[in-house]
Amino acid sequence: MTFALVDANNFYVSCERLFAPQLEGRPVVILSNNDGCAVSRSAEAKALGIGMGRPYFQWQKLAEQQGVVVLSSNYALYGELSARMMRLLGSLSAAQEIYSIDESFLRIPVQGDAALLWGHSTRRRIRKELGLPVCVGMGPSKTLAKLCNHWAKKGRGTEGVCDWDSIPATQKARWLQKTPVDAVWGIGRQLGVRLGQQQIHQVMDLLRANPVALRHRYGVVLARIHKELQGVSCLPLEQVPPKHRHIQCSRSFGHATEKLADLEESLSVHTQRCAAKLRQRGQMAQGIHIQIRSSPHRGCYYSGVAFRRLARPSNDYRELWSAVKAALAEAYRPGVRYVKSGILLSDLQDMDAPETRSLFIPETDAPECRDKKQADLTDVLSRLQKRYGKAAPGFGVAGLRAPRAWSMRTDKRSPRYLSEWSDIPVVRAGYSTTTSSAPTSRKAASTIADSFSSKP
DNA sequence: TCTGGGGTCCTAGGACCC
DNA sequence: TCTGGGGTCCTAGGACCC
Repeated sequence: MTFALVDANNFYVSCERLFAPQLEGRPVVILSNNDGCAVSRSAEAKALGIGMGRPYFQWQKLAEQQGVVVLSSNYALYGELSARMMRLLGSLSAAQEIYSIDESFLRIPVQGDAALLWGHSTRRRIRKELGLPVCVGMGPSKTLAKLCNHWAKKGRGTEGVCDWDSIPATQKARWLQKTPVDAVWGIGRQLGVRLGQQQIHQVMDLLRANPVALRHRYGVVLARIHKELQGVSCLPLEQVPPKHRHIQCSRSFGHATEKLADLEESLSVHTQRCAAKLRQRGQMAQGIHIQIRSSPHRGCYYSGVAFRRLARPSNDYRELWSAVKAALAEAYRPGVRYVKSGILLSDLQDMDAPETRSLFIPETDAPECRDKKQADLTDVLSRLQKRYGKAAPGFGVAGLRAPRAWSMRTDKRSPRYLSEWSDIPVVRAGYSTTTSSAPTSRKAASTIADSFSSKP
């Protein structure tokens, strides 16, 4: 039995290129929310030295000089393409774990040469049917499949597919000696530094290290990674995603603000998103944490946090909101330039879980006696939100669409080709624009039309 | 001027139990 | 006068992932 890891190459960039083929071969970078940092880079952009997670303002000049195409992230587009890729992968394997928006662990019932064949044919199908470039790594454990995926992306002669058991011994030794230890899944920067202090620099050093000493010095996580690297599978395929234990909604502001009213508005939006997520997942929350903070990159950093526990679990906006508002009053300090607010819900439980009644809450307040009108209102609002998305009515100030001080900046976003009727590409003559200038939906749609116009 | 968002897991330390 | 041993649970903080 073999684990496979299929991972899209610079996924967000590849999604954008699918609808804008003129971006092929050009340096492209996708920015995080608020146009803050680089989160996806084409090979050409990586070659220019634009690092993952680097703030935009630090390389903006370089980008302008080098003609880098810079886009805001378009999650509606990436989410839809991800769903299509996952469906296709599910149909090509015995079992599937969707690990992130652009990668999937799979169990495949073949080994050796047959595994390599499977890898190449899967890669071709995704390219042909979805237009997305992917790499395939395979091995007897998830960690080795991950490592092979890394080699499939970097190694010469792999053609995007690498299987642990099929790598010739000398080649394998060379790669293990060349690959830094923090390229291994689960070993980040800190652990990499600590391992370096013990003269463990490359993956080969780690493989040869004493497992007892590793366990003692670095804990169970590294001990498990070590086992996995030796081909002993310790991490099962998680076909059914475990229920979430927290729900989080937070956003940085487009501009800093000192006003309590701005914080209230943004937190009200987060509360509604949290409530919607809860209902979507069939859950209720009892613990509510809020955070408001200034920029950690400036002097006088302030982070205000506060916690409230509801008398009973809820997913009703108004119950959550009254707790959030009280928490905000506690966390707020005047005169601070706030740049971010957020909510974290904890103590989640299923809606259909039997409720432990409180001795101190009157029977008339039990769920079956709760105000029927309130339940009806929530129900209608969720249905409207499901149908109309962001345009649906909401509570209080949160539903207003006019940009506020705290609204995000996303002025470089491409059209939502796959989820908005108005953004579907149409063929119209007479436009020509570059995608690096901020495209409105229409303009960019026409750009795309230009690039497709030779194929009616 | 300008630095994302949403998760999980592990560990250490303290409070508490009998 | 003298006060052990073996647990659980919770929380905060840190590290990791994409």
